[in-house]
Amino acid sequence: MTAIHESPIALKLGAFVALSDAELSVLDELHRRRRTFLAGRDLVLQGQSDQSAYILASGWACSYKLQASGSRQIVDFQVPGDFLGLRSILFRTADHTIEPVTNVEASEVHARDLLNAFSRTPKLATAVLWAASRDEAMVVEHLVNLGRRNARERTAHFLLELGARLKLVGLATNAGYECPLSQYMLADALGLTAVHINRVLRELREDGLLTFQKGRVTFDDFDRLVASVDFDKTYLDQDGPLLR
Amino acid sequence: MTAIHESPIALKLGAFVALSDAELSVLDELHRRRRTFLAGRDLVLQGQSDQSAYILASGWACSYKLQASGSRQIVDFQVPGDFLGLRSILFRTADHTIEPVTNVEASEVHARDLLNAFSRTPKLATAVLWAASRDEAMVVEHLVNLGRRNARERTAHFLLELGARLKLVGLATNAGYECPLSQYMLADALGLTAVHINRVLRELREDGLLTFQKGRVTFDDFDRLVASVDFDKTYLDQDGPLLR
DNA sequence: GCCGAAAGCTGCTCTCGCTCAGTTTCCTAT
DNA sequence: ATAGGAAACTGAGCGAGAGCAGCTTTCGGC
Repeated sequence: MTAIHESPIALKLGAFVALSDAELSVLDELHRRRRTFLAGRDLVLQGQSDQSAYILASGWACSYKLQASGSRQIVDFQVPGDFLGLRSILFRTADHTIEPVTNVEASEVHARDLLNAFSRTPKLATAVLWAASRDEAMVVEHLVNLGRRNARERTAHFLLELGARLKLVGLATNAGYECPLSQYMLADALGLTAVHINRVLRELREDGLLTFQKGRVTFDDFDRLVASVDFDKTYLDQDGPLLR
Repeated sequence: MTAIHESPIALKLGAFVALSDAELSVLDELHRRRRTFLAGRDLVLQGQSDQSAYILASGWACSYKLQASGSRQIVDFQVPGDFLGLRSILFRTADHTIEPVTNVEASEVHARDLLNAFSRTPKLATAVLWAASRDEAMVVEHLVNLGRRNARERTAHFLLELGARLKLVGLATNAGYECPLSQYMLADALGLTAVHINRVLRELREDGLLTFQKGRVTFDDFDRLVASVDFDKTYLDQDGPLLR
């Protein structure tokens, strides 16, 4: 197993606050209860109570709400370093389902342990609250995405956001990243149909902007892509790196 | 001034936890720094730092994100009893603008006072965190609204949600409520144009479901309306009333 | 190496919601 | 009373994206 300071969560939180050895070791303790989950088997279920939270170590997950009509809206994808169901440990009932997209390695975190860790290392608490606030900012940005951007901008913006998030944990560059999502999942996240996503991806490819193929996103012209959809990633960085 | 236990915030939190006199008086102290804000003058500005939070006592506000293109997406409206900018006191920079829709009375709350109140009355902390979680659940529901519902369902769902929220603070019944929103604001919240909102409202009126006119929402057939848009308000109630 | 399922891809038609270009109503200031 | 401005409302035309139907490629299991 890799050292804690190379773990995705440490990389991510470290981009926001400088973590001392003491804080890293507390983080390490939270990582003890390591579990593996299989793709497609629900991890947190809408309506269920007393769930644990998890820190995602490897693999991708997604959280979604199901409609009575059968259609689903994916609220967000989670990538390594992200929390799963942080809210559902503060509150009794989960209001959405979390499902692994790939096989997933995650550390179970009990409310007690987390609060305990907070009281010992306030800086860690700040960092985790920052992460929670960032998650909320992303949901808000997805709302803007659905409400005010067309299919093309929406798709490009979303794939750029994922890239920025993955870059933080060392899983992407401006060249691109490995992406296990199907076009169906992308459609459920972007409020579009898979058929239409397919056409939009073709357009983006033909325009030399990005290629979504064979489990990989390739930014063929990163700068032009960013400019063409007006992607402003400050909502992901919040205050910029290195508090204090 | 009315007694604290009749204030919107006490009514709202009281629906979730039973508040003792001691807790009510702590809540009362948070209400000391009462301010008045004029409609249309920004209260919290996107990108600004070190903002205060507020508890809304009377009037309506809205929070939105502005696009480079000029269009805006309203993330949510705030009604009496709601917090404004709770997140921006935990974190340095606001990622959205908050603007009073009407003239507004609100109590300024400093981070210090809030955290101090939490340590004295843990039950109040639970209640406030519940409120924050409920706000997030609403944003998620708005996401589903934009992603997976058509204009008619979207509009009806949104007005039903507002009704449910206002009922909690005694400002609505199943018959309807006073609503200071213009059709333009409704459009910006629902990702539609004002023109189309207008047509949808006419349809809903002609179908005898609801009337949106002269600053008032009237539910002409509440039950049929709820059924027709599959409105499930559990995300607003979370665990139901009266913890402990 | 073959089979079946899932994912990816394409063409055609239709409709929901946007755009543009107004008119009408109401509200406020003079 | 009246002008001016916002909000509400209407009609005609158009286009982005949905729905449907079918084809092709990829990939895991035997």
